[in-house]
Amino acid sequence: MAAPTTRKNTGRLSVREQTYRLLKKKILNGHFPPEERLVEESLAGLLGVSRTPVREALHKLELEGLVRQKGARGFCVPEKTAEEMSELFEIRAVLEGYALSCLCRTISGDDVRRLSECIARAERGVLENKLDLVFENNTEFHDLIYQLVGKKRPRLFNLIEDMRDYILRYRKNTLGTFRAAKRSILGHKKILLALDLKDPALCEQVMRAHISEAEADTACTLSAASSAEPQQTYNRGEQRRAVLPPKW
Amino acid sequence: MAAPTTRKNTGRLSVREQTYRLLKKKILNGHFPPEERLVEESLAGLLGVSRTPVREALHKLELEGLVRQKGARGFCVPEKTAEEMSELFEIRAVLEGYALSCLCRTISGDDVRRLSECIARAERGVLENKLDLVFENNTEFHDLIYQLVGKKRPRLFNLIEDMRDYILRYRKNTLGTFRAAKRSILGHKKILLALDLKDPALCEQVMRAHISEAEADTACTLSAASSAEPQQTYNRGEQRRAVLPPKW
DNA sequence: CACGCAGAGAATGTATCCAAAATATGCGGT
DNA sequence: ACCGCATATTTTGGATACATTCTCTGCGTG
Repeated sequence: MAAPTTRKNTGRLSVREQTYRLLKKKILNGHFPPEERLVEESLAGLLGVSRTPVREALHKLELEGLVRQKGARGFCVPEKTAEEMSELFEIRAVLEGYALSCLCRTISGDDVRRLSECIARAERGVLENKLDLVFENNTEFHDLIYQLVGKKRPRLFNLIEDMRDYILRYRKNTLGTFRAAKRSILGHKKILLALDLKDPALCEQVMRAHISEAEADTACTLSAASSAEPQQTYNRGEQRRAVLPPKW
Repeated sequence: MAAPTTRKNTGRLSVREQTYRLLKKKILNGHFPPEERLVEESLAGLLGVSRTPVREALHKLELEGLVRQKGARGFCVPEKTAEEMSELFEIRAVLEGYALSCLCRTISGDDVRRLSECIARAERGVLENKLDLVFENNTEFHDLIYQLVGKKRPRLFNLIEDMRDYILRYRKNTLGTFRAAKRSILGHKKILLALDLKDPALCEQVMRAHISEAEADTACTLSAASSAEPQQTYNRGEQRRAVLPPKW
């Protein structure tokens, strides 16, 4: 019972929600070694809360497939597998491809322009050898798209967000190589073209191809990045930070 | 505290799991009027459990979008909307279309034969004017397909199952009209043909069209089927029954 | 030496308890 | 008579306590 009973939640979120998000983030970041038992009480102690929010979080995460029951007792983070990674990318490709095809019917010229500006800035980043600028604008490109999709199709939007989250577990949070950066920009250009042509089928095809490329650029990380870090203590303040945005 | 403290779970499932499933089933069946406050203690009393499993169930259901927070206090089942129904069908069409396209690369002649037998039996049902026979075999047709998909793609399979569940809320659990039955069988024939041709693109197209038809056949129910039933008492035994299988 | 059973310990499942927050209610003032 | 503030009630949030079950270990026996 590290935390006092009476506490105005650090900001505005319930302890339950904070616990859920933090645990999810930690899992996605690979802070828990796969197959290792996640003991409610230890986690509770680690987070400075009681077992109750931890349990609720674990059960919600089970629903999402981020933890699974270990035998009859307790939970653990499942092993990373190439099959699961591949499946997640596949699903994501399908969903985002469809989302783009929906978007192309309704997108405004204004939005197209903003997207193309993102691409231009990213290209400038390549020329000036600033990979972080590329990364930043690639992210903005996608955020813009999903923002537009989310307006009319909240369910689809949520599903896509979930998939992007789950993939984080398999993916380093960087743009990777210079070559990948250029390939990504080229993909974005094709996406913009398909959007501008208002061709739904082309949109699907182009987006799927783009995500397949992303998958290929990610594949290598699986064997390299082992997950264990000593899961040391962390302060409550960190809980406020959201999961880092996805990136290509 | 209706239930005694010591109880071997009616069968093998935890009370938590039973509560979650039963609540979900009741929501999908429309037993709770939309926008009506779901009070934890009332539900707990209704189910003969304590508040704890009810709370966990409600929060899991929130994650799935089956309940939402009512203001700052408590949950309610969200209103049915044509937009949501449409979106659910769309997502389902996309996912199942993709699943079928995956399946067509690996399906065995044996499985194709079994599928075609389902169709044959359903057609016999039409000729003999036995709609339940049609219904039964249509269901088996789909179950067979998803069983095959689930083997290699558990995530995709779960997603599809979820979508089918969510759609139950909008759909009467019958085959509807005679005309719809015939149309459904025709759709299945096309699906089988696409599978047999091992044409992924055709598979996607055909499955999407099939589900669109299902959506069209469902659309009318929205305004007609009001959800309220007096949510009367139910015995524990009912909890063991799974959500009714989907149907076309 | 190995296998199995029994008991102890540890971790989860469930219920209850206490506190906080919001809404409803009632009283008083203008 | 109406509006506003204060209080009471209801309901959720979070923690703890208790019962249950699973596992691990150690001892005894074959």
